[in-house]
Amino acid sequence: MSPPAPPDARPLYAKVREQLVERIRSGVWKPGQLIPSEFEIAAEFGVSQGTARKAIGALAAERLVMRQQGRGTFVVEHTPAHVLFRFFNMFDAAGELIIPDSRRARATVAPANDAEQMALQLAPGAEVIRIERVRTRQGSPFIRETIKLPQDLFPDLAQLEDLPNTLYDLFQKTYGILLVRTEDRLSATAADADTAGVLNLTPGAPLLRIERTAFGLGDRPIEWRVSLCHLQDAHYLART
Amino acid sequence: MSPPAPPDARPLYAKVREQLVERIRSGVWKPGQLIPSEFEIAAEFGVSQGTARKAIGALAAERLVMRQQGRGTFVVEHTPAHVLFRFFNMFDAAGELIIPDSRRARATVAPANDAEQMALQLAPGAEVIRIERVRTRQGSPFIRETIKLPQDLFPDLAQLEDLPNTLYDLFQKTYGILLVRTEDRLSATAADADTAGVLNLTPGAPLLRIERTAFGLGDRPIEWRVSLCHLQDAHYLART
DNA sequence: CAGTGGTCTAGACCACGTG
DNA sequence: ACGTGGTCTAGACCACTGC
Repeated sequence: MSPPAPPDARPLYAKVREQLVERIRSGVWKPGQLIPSEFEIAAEFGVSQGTARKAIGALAAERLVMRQQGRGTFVVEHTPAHVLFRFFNMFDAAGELIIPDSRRARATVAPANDAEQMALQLAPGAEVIRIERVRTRQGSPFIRETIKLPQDLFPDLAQLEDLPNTLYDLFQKTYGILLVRTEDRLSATAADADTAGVLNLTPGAPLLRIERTAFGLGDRPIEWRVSLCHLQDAHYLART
Repeated sequence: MSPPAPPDARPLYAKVREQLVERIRSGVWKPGQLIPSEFEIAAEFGVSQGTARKAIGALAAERLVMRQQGRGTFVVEHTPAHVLFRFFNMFDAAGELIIPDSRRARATVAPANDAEQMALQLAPGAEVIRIERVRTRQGSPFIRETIKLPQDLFPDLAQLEDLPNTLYDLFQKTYGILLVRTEDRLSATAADADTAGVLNLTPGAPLLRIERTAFGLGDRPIEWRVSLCHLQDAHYLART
């Protein structure tokens, strides 16, 4: 007698979660902003407080929001300090987070080549922004990296005079693009003559190569980055 | 008038969780075994089904158990395939998991040196098992590694004739030690003459160096491992 | 003190896997 | 058909924050 299962068989809390994600994505709720309480969200969507709680809990697990007992729930804000802590996984021998500086950033725009089109899942003919920069640690260069971004998501970024040291907070604050996940592929490589010159090394010196793809909401690839790192007494930390 | 907060102010579900962890640690519940249902656990501890559910959910989040709708909840079983999938993070250019072989394993027992004592948090004078081995990929050597274990946790392991390719399932099945977390510190280094000979390389070739600490229940360090990897067209994958 | 997230309960029904 | 985990509700109280 019962009708066939309706096509939208997902749990209620998942649908509520999706609506909340959309509010963050679209900027209705801005970085750092207090969102409504569990009871208000429950009332608005016509669900119980427990279901609203589970939806918000899912957002917290994805680190799209931060909950604070007694205060409320806030949209995550990618400040430079937060971005370094969460996405920059380099530590020195004492286990302290390395704070890099950025130098000589240069941005250009060009049609994507095959590798870029593949990595960023772009349509044929789409343009990319290419950024080359050197990062320094206590004044001396230790990372050379190239960053590729889909041009359409970051209008006029290539025209900026000075790119900030941490890009991900710029992505969120200026372009409304929130990164949620990264995949880093690590290997070792020998410094070529050019890189050796930039990093002040002898050619052939071993470098840690990190190829990163960073994903935004909906698992869309946002950034493709290749970093060549000379880590004197330091390391990349991968947990779990 | 109300008495000061009792010293055991932890949530109920956390106390239940702890008791469940103890059953796994002590071997009352064995690898792969079906544990009681939520209702049975709730009844046994005198809590509601929701609280038992939250305790079991915490175990599932730590990957100590696996839940299967309609079947039940099972203690995680570290089979070789599971161990590779969860703890071996090497992938080839096509994104396929690399399946390594193991060769020439050699185990010895000795008093811990300072580095080993520090890394494994051992008491002064404690002994360690040292394992040296070479791992091969399609027949050719590509990883040389040394593994250190606290001797008291693994009685007679050093006397085993043949060590298996994957050690972590041996840890769980034979010694009742379940690994829950790893920390990998990655850097690049140049092959010394000895390592170059073992891995069939020219001295100075760049190698990926992975220093791993693996932790068991209660966050006790169980294993300290240094791997030197020659990853031809392959990489170590770190997510998030 | 009011308001928030965090815990806990009791009960209902659903979706899934097995016998 | 049965038992499991998964979802959902309604209501209560606790712990923390800020006024």
